[in-house]
Amino acid sequence: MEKTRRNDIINTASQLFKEKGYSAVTMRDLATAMGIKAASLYNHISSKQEILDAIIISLAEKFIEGMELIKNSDNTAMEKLTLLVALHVEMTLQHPQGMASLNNDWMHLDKQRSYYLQMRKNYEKDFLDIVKTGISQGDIIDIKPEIIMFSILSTLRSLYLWIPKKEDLNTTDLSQNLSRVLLSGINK
Amino acid sequence: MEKTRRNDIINTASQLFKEKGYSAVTMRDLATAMGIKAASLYNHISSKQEILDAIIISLAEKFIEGMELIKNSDNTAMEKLTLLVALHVEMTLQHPQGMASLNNDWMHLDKQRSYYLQMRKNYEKDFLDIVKTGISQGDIIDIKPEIIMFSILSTLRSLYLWIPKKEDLNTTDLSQNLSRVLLSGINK
DNA sequence: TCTCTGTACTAACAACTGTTAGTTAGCAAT
DNA sequence: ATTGCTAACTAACAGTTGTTAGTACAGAGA
Repeated sequence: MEKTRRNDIINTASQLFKEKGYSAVTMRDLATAMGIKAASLYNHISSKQEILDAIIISLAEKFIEGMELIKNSDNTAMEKLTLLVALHVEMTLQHPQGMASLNNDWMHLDKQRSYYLQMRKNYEKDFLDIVKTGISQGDIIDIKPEIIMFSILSTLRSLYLWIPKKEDLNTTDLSQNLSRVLLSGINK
Repeated sequence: MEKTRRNDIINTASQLFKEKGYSAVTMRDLATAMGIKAASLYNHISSKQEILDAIIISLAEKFIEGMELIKNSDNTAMEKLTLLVALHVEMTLQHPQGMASLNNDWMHLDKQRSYYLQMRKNYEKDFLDIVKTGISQGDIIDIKPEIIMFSILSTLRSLYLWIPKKEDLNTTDLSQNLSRVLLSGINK
């Protein structure tokens, strides 16, 4: 992503959206954070809505791409789940603020809302299929696959809340530990 | 909770807050959902802020009570974790909408904000202590306890997003399946 | 019958919202 | 030197926000 004024604004907005949510952040808040006046923002973006669209849609598309690669790869179901953990960890480390909007502010999308929801639906379908494959091949316990997916995905989607606090963890370590906990459980 | 007009309002507000978040719900939205005018709300509540306070604080206090009981009980760490899973499942089934505010709108608390944060901090400390005990007693794998807690707690805190969609699950079933997945892992 | 209580209404407020119009200044390229 | 682009500004708009004041009415208890 090029270093433009527009991207500065979007990044600053991401931070504010993470702290207070899209609706509670005003264009004047955003302008103040940028050190300029609200009207000046409109030299670079055309609406508040557009900022949210830019944040959420680009992230969602990256997840779709990641999923595409993983699901078409030549791996077992369990290996694919491990790769999905890594995908979420990397995405969260690279876009910690944007992940908050993706999780909490998608309902404030307007024209892009249905596109987002379609992507989300597809992602969860692919995820579920991987779990189901794992079950039918005997690698994963035979519990309702929705519960298994929900359990893993909830943790992965909440990563943005925890990762910024823990700077003593590198990507690989976190990925490995998380995979271990999520996939193999916590009991000896 | 008695069936009063005030509680009607708070319950309706919970639903709206879940759908759009506290900031995006106006008093006129809430009034329309109640079938009255915005000004009429003020016969029963004194401010929008008060509604959020009522929703979040009462839930947070219930969690503190639940944790108090569990941590002081005569159980192993793993048993305590199972009880915590059950606590979250029950709370989410009883207050599905309120859980959304508890998770997403606590930052819009005003005077009660620090009280809430203190409760949250205490809850997580107790949770972490249970995990640490499990590790030192050899029942839980020796991974950073923060990661273990984060993983379990993220799933439990996201329950409100999934439970309303799944009416084919009773409390006990869900509790048991979740405990199994969260504590023993998903692989055979 | 009178009064109190609960619950609703209309009208209005001051502040805040996203956004537009019109302008200005610096800087790079022609 | 002139042009055009980038990025900032002030001023203002129409609509929305939470909230208050004042009023009305129906039912319950005295």
